[in-house]
Amino acid sequence: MTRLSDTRERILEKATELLTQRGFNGFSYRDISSQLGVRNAAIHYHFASKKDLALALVEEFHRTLRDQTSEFMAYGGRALPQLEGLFVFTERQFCEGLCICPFGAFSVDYDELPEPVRQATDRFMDDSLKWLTRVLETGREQGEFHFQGDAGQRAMGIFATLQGARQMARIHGPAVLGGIIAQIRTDLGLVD
Amino acid sequence: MTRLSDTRERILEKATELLTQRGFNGFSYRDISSQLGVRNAAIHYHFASKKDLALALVEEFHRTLRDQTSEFMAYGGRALPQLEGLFVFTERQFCEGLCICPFGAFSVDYDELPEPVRQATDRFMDDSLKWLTRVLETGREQGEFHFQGDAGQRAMGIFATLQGARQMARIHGPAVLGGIIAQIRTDLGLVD
DNA sequence: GTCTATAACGTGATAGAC
DNA sequence: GTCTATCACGTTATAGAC
Repeated sequence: MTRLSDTRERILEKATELLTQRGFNGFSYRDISSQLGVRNAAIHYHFASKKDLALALVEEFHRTLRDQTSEFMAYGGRALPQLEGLFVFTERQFCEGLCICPFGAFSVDYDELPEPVRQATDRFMDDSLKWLTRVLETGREQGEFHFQGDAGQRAMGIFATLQGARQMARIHGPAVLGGIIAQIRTDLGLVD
Repeated sequence: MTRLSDTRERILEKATELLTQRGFNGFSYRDISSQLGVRNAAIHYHFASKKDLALALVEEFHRTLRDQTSEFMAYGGRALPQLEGLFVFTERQFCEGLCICPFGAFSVDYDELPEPVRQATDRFMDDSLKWLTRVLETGREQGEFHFQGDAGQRAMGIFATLQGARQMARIHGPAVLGGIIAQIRTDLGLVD
């Protein structure tokens, strides 16, 4: 655990938590430093400006996505476990205090974000969509899923639903998330 | 137009716009005052604190909902036009610059909101859900919609999807919103 | 009801010692 | 890499004249 630049990781972790609980404009360097027991300047050493922190966060999420999807891939080409992996991942994040989707948070501040952060966000979304689209297509071909229309559209719709569900679950209670995920399953022709 | 306290209405309108474009922590009294050509203190006259402004915003949305749904009701008990009214309303708001759903914005800052605002938010969501649930139930009974499962769950899912869609449309382009709405129609057994 | 002026504070950010 | 100390600025909010 005491590897080089452990502080950097801890800052990113705390910042992720704060981002998903208050939005990007809802937390300050002071929030991070006080909760971490480091000083203001230490954060600025690792992330010169808050925009740099935003960029690092997006890139961190992208790395997580890559790890997760390659882990999902391990299920021998079957699509269903990959989709279920996404659901589990979403619910686990919610339970671990990452209330809303990080990109739900960033979407609020989108037109204030500097260009590099936007581009990183776009890359992340493209990759996510490509992955889920492929999962849906594969699953439909293999008879695991049953749905009408374009798989890419369907993937977009599922991400939108999950993002919205996470936000509504925060207001209306955790049960909402599970309920809406069950409904996505239904709409894909999966029986519970 | 020059009715008493016109300024109050203008502040609310501008605040709504800013809220849905930047989130509640993303705009200041100065943003409102400069864009409206009034002074800081004038806003404080109408809304003593920013929390009062938040509360007024939520109550304003609630009024809009009541107006809209009672307008929808005018369609002689048929459910489909009421649902289509919701879709049109959502797309029109988006096009008019109210990028994301106001409650998508508030959900980000939810645990910083003072209790009265939360309660108003809960009331709004309850009413919205009741209305859409009834529309879905009625429509299913009358053979307008075809879907499985609980209508209340389905209503929750549709709101979550619309909220997420509006946020993704902001990042990924306006076409996303229409595409996802089309998919909701499909999942309700409606043919385009 | 709106203004000017200002208070009190939190913010992101930097300089320089260690 | 982390610290102390500090800056310049934006924020919400208030007092008091008009």
